[in-house]
Amino acid sequence: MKTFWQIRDRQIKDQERRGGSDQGARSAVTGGKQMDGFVRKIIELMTASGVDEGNIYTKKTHLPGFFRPVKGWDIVVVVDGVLMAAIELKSQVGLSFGNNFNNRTEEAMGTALDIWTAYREGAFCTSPAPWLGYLFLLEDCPESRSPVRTQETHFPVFEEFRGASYAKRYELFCRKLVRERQYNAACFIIADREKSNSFESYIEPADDLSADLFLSQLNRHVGGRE
DNA sequence: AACCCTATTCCCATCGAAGG
DNA sequence: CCTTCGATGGGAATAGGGTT
Repeated sequence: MKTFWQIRDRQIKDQERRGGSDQGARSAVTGGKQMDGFVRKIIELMTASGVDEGNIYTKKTHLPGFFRPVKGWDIVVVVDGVLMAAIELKSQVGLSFGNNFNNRTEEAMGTALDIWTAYREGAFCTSPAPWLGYLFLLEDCPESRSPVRTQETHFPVFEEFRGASYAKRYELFCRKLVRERQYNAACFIIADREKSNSFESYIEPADDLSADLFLSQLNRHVGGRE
C-alpha cells in the first residue's frame, strides 16, 4: 500500500517538474506503475512457493483475444508453452466514481469474454483452461462509501444495488465475476490514503474476496507449494 | 433551480513493435 | 540506431438527463 501511494505522489511531482499538462489529478496516473508493489509481492509469493521466476512475465504479456487481436495482462505465467495464469490489477482513486465504475466493469467483463472465447477457439493450443485473477484496489473515502441512487425508469434494478455505495458496487461486481466464472478468483481491497503508513493501511471488505484466498488459490493452480 | 448520476470523450506518459 | 506508430490505462471535463 505504501508503494502505491508513494508512486502516485511521485508521478505528480515528476509532471510538475516537466511543466505538466494533465488535468486535475491525472498526472498521478498517466505514468502508470501504481500497482508495481502488488506485482512484486505476487511474484515474490509465487516464487517462494516454488514457481520458476523465469516463467512469470510482467512484460511481453500479450495474449490473443477473440474480439480483438491481443491484450497485454499485468502478470502472465507460462510454463513450457502452457498458459497457467493471467492476472489483471486495477485501482481507482478520486471523485469520478460513476463514469469510472462503468468503464472498469465494461473492461473487466469484456476482457474475460475475449480471452475465454479465444480459449474456446484454441488460441492457447494445448493449454488447459488458465487461471484468471482480478485484483481491484479502491480508495476508501466518504465518496466511495456513500450510497448511490439508482435510476429505475422502466424496470427495477436488482435488489442488491439499492442504496449500495460504489465500494459495495465494486464488491458485488468482483463477487459476481467469480460466481459467473469470468475470473477464477477476485481480490477486493479498499485503502485510505491518510492511513498509508499506518498498521491499518487497507481493508478487505469481504472474506470471499480476500488477498489470502486469492493468493492461495493462485499458488495451488500454478503448482507451487503453499 | 440545484443537485446528482451516467455516458461519452479526451487526456498523455510510457512502452514496445514496426519502419526507415 | 533512431523515429514513428499504436496500444495502454487511471482519471476528469463535459454534456445531458433525471431527481428533489
